Amino acid sequence: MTIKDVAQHCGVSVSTVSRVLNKHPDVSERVRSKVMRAVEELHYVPNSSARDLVCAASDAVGLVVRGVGNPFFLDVFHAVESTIAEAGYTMFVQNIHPGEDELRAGAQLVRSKKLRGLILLGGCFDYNADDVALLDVPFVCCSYTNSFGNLDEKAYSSVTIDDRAEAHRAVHYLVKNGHRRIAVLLESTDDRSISELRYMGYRQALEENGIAFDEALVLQTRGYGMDAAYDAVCEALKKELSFSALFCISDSMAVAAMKALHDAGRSVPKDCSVIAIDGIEMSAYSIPTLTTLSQPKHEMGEMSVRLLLDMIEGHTANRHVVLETEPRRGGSVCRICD
Amino acid sequence: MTIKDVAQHCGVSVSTVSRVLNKHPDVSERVRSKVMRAVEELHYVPNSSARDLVCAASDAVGLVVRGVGNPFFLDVFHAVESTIAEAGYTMFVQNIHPGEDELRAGAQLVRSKKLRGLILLGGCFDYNADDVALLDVPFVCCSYTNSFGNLDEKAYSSVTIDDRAEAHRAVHYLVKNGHRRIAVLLESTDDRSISELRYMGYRQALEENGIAFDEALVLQTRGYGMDAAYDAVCEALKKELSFSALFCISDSMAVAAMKALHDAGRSVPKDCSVIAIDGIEMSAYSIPTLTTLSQPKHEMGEMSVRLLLDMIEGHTANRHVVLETEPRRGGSVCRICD
DNA sequence: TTGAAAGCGCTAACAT
DNA sequence: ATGTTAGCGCTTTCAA
Repeated sequence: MTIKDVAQHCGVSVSTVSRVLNKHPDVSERVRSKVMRAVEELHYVPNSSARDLVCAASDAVGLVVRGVGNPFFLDVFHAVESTIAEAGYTMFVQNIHPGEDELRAGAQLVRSKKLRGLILLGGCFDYNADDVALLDVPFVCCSYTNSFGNLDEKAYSSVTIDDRAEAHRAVHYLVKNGHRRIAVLLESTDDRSISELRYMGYRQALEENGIAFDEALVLQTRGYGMDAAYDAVCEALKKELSFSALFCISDSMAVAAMKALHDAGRSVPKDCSVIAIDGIEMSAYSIPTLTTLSQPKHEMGEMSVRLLLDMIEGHTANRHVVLETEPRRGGSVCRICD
Repeated sequence: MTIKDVAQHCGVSVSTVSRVLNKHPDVSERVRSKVMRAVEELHYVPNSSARDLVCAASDAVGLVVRGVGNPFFLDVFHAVESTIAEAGYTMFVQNIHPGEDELRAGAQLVRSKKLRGLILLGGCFDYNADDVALLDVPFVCCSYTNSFGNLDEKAYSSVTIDDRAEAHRAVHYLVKNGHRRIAVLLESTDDRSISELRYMGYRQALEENGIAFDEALVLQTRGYGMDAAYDAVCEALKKELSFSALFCISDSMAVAAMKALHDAGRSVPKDCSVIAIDGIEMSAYSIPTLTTLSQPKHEMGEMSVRLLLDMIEGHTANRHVVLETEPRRGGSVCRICD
């Protein structure tokens, strides 16, 4: 069932059918309705591959997400989506797995949909020049930047928070509240990614406050999931590890950590304070509400789109924007006096 | 940058490049490596639209999800994904918005990617024959079925739980624990969808147990979100509405409800028991752990794929599978003695 | 082992 | 207002 079948069915040419389908103005009402009826009757559905192939560059941009389902990404995603729509552009989304190559996926999307630009939501922190050469349109890295690579700053745009500084801020907040035995919950101290960056902030905050680093207080999980976080905290508690506060590299891990503390008979925040970075919806409904540094998710999405469209429309240069988190004071941190 | 450019760059024909790219056996090693090098150097990325257009029907099936980010769908999604991969098929995913037409979206996907079948994850409960005529491949509705439409059972497959019966079961469980003043938290009593079905189960359970229905105990929210659920419960509590138990149509709404109860000074389950249906990850980490009827998410995904592949490969008929939930005993329900 | 050429379904000039 | 036709980038016969 192709456009040709529809044309034959109506006794018109394929271009006429195409015109009707694309709402071109100069088609007689008689023909238009005849075609529409045929389309209905025959249950004709256009082949978008064929359409994409022939169409000139559209006003479309792409979004490659490394794991929708990540609640943090989801919020940014929605912001990107609505901002793009407001600007009169359309958007194509592609979800990829951790482990998949977001640049290659993006490049394919750009090629097949003739996109004008690309936003990458969650990706590697260590690109090099060859990796990004695949992309022949402007692109912006949203929520991450090239912290561990050697990519030229002028070759890409990014919108992030300063992960290291924000982690520092979170830990510093605990110190200001009298905590000295501060544990950290993370996936890895050297993943060349967000975990490592936030760990660096943790270390720095300890150092600046004259707190000796204790390896035992680094609670390493086997993944970013809640289950892994829960297990890691349980294990630490079983070992009678003593700490008065816990800095978690993500909200969801913090929620699981609070549950683990609770299940072990420790009250949050009385027996142990908990702080994190992210500010996802779920942690606003935990008991107690999680104290966290909330990422400006909406702003990040919006800003990413703005940078991209500026480049597309104004041919401006690549830029790097660093946003700040917004502290959300929950009930999971309390003052300690010793 | 097309296959033609690569061909010219190497001084070979496009068909040779195509062969190399598609790993055809009969290409000389010399030419193969020459082409590969050119592909690298030129950063050539194939245009998948062009490829899809020309390729014959693949071993690919589609998955249309109404809102990834819905944590329930996310789990099913993963199950579908891995099952399809195991079977040696590939999968194309398309996320759509509530409000968008999943059948049309599915039909387009099928057309452009030449899919062999389709799985719809979350869709309307009231199709009619004309709607599904767009689809010329077998399809299975996952997590919903045609409860409110007049579609012929033989025209489609489905994998679901019995929403009405499970809601009945949840409420009945509360009754068995001594509760009589049981409120329900839902989005709508007549949305021709999941909310309505679960509401029917609630009503039925009350009736069967000789409990008079009290309209005041129907807590209606302005949406499926946690914020809406929180607000609705807060409002009910402000009105001094008295109930000893609350049945929520979803886990996420239940978590928000527990928070609202907590913030109003009511202890769960001592002052109010809470039960729900879904069994998402988050509610396992709430305090207390939510008591819920957990949907067999993995099984649902797996079964959907199995039904689909059976139809594709064995040309078997459409089937309808109803699975049962698995009660997850948390700490949010307690016995009442009065 | 390689190249030439047809054609997938569609849109957009260009004719009429 | 409508039809004819030339590709879009690719795979795949068919010949050489």
